[in-house]
Amino acid sequence: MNDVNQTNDVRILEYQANKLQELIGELHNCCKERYATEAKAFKVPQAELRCLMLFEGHKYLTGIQISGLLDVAKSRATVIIENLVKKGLVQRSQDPNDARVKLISLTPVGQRKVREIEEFMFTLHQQLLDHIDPIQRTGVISALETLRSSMESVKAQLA
Amino acid sequence: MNDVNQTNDVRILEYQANKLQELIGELHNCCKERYATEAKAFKVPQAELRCLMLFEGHKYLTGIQISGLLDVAKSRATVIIENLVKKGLVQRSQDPNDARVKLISLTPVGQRKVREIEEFMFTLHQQLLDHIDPIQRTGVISALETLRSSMESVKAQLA
DNA sequence: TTGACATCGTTCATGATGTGAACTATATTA
DNA sequence: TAATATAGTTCACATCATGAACGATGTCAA
Repeated sequence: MNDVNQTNDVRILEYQANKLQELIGELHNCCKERYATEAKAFKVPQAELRCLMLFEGHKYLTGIQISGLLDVAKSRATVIIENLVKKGLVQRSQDPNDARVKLISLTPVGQRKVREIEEFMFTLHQQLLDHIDPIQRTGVISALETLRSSMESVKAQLA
Repeated sequence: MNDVNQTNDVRILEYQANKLQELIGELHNCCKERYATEAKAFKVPQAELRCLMLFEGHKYLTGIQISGLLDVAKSRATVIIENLVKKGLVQRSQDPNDARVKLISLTPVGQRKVREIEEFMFTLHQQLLDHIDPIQRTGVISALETLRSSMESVKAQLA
């Protein structure tokens, strides 16, 4: 009986691991698609869009900060910023305290764009919520939190 | 009192939508990172790795099938396949029934690689499961299923 | 104070990921 | 058999990203 239960447990674990893999993969794909659609809709490449969204709660960001927040090389940040400047969405200015650093900030046009995108994203996630039974909502959110911390543990373990 | 409750409800909805956005974003980033690590570990670019994994349960795939499954243009599939052929992981052969189509299949080396990757991914997701309290596991999985179907509904609604 | 070292941003070479149009060679079908 | 559709390739182009080298500053210790 104990043996049977153990075999059963292993099977369940296997099933759950595979299910997890499948579900996470699908969620990831869904997001990828969503980001691509979003970028197209707002006529800004994904990397530039991500950069714009960093200015929520920041008036100025430096190149290094942007490359850190976007998790890309600073050479990449330079290019992204350059493209946003060309589009008139952000502007560069000198840091009065340090001649090496350039302060990047949103132009009025950039601010408007950020607000539009924020609104779009918020609406989208509200719609997502709308499609979830109200009773399940907190459960889904706490499950995601559980999953997140579990993913972080695994990541920390690997590193 | 009713007014107070309604305001409260709106606040909760807002909070939940933002939380959902944050959590989904983090999960997505985590996956992105994981795929990148995986590709580096197995010394195969991500796109090629994804292509290899398509052969689970398929002896042969055509270029069109691959481009469909990977959700990329067929020109992209051609290049991915070409690179995998160069690396000796897959091989091309003629379809005896249709001279236009080429049947792609794993070489023995490719099969070994796929098994290795499968094993790695399975282990990873088991570790993920290990970090989740057994009592919560089914809850997390069903929450992900709920989320997935909700995402699909939203996607369908937009299109 | 000055010399060694660190930091910020830029440029460049390189590679991965991906699309769409044009093209060749085969099917299919009216 | 002529028009049309399909499979795969090639090419031009765009996006995303890294790492090395470099110039201009800033910092700090001898």
